[in-house]
Amino acid sequence: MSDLNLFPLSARAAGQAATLTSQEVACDHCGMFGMCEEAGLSREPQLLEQVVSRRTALARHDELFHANDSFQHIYAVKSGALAAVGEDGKGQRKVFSFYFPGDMLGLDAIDSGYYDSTVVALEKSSVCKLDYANVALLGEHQSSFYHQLIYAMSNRLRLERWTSLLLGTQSTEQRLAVFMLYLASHLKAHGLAHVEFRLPMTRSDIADYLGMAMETVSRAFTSLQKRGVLVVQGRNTRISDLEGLLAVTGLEYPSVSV
Amino acid sequence: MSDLNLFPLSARAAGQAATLTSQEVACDHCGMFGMCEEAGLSREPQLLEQVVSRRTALARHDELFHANDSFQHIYAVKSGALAAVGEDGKGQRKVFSFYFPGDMLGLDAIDSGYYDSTVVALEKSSVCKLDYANVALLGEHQSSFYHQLIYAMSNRLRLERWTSLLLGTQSTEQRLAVFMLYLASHLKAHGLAHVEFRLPMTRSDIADYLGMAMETVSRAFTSLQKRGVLVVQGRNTRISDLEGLLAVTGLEYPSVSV
DNA sequence: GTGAAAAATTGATTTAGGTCAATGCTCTAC
DNA sequence: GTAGAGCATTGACCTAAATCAATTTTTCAC
Repeated sequence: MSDLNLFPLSARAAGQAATLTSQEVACDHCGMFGMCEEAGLSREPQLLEQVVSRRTALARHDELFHANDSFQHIYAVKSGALAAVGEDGKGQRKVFSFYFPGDMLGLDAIDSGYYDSTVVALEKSSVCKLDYANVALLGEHQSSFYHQLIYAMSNRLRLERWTSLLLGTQSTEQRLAVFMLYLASHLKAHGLAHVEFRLPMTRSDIADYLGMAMETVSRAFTSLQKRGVLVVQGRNTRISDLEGLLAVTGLEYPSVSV
Repeated sequence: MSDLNLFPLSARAAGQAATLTSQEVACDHCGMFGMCEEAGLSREPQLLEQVVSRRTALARHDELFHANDSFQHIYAVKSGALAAVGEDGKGQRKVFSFYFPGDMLGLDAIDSGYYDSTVVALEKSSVCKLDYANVALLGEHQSSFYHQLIYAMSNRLRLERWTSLLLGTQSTEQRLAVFMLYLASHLKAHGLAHVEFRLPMTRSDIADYLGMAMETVSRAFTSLQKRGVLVVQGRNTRISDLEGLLAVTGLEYPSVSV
């Protein structure tokens, strides 16, 4: 675990922390990679063109799709960060999930035929999109494509368990700690900087995701910093003591892999 | 909505409420139905035999599989109820999800190759199991089988969003109300009694699922009963005012469909 | 059916975290 | 650069829910 304390506490100016925006996942770290491969990315690029559109650019606050839009595309995040948002009845905003480079979104709409939440870009982002209706064009590649899709969906289901653990944990400090670990392990899994990074979302976004008050998020950050497990400077964040952070959450090691 | 107030408040003795155990889903209400069909249930029963084993019986507290067991089967619940449980570090028990008749489980292990939580029967239950390795035997049926599997997984992903909403809602009374609606809509979707039913899980199970104290679950039940939206008698439960229950949660109508 | 164990309820007390409010910081547009 | 808006932090206060504890009810094994 010693390889995680890469940056001495005061070495980097906070402003220099890598933003998610600046980090684009290469295809081989993208959730859709297997599917692109199977669809003939290398072998038949012109076939792929009909199915996958690469790098659609989004500005901050742009909507990728809106709740109740009918399902057409599966997306993969290349760079930036997005959030699925909705209302929980009395106009209370609720963030269902965040999407980072390498993540796929829209998978939950295949069956129902419509997207059930609105997805917005939290910062300048780019996505690849796959036209699900055109998958039929893949011909012989089709069934191995589905095979890859099943893996991707299974993986996503497993990831949702994290969320369950995240939201079900009682103490707010623990919840935020689990959230930070979730972020870090995710970024690492996709080959991005995962020790020091800039949060793309506001404190309110985190609050609406974790089901707590924005002020509490702020206090929890302060408190984790006082414990010495995190260095927080606005949105610039560094995990300074991973084991300490794990200890706060009470999580087991192997289940995390940061 | 008037069709929901089927049972006048004092008409039925609590003990006569239908238990989940007594309610078995027919194949056409089972999450695996499409897959069984595609695999040739009606057309080639002997082929199906090699892939699907029907009705494995489980007693209360029996484990279907244990965390870290290697993945082999996808299961579908025929009757009864099960729960995926884990530890959140310091021995604190955590319930990740409940599974009811019609639900599939094990989907999240396809990709990783191992189950990441332990699944136990909460009461006498029975499951069908599908040997994933033998799916290859389906031959020509294979790709349409995968197609159905993708629908099932997509549907499950959408369902997980409920969970997110469930756990992220602040007030404990609201959380429990959403939980009851989730149960009811699920039971209804699979053609089971959904107004009056017997909870298969303990208050502690619910508490460990919703991330609150067992005593708080008990108090929240009492409080919902005082509001007149629920009639609770131990584990026997009846939704006596669905609109009222919806009002407590603040949820929108169309998103629920109980 | 009976007794023991497990589960559920209820009460009293304490504490975590929500709410209200004031102030400080930092991006962005000009 | 400067102004303004949006975002973040901190404090004071108070409510909701955790904890501790005692009692009752239900369930299960014999």
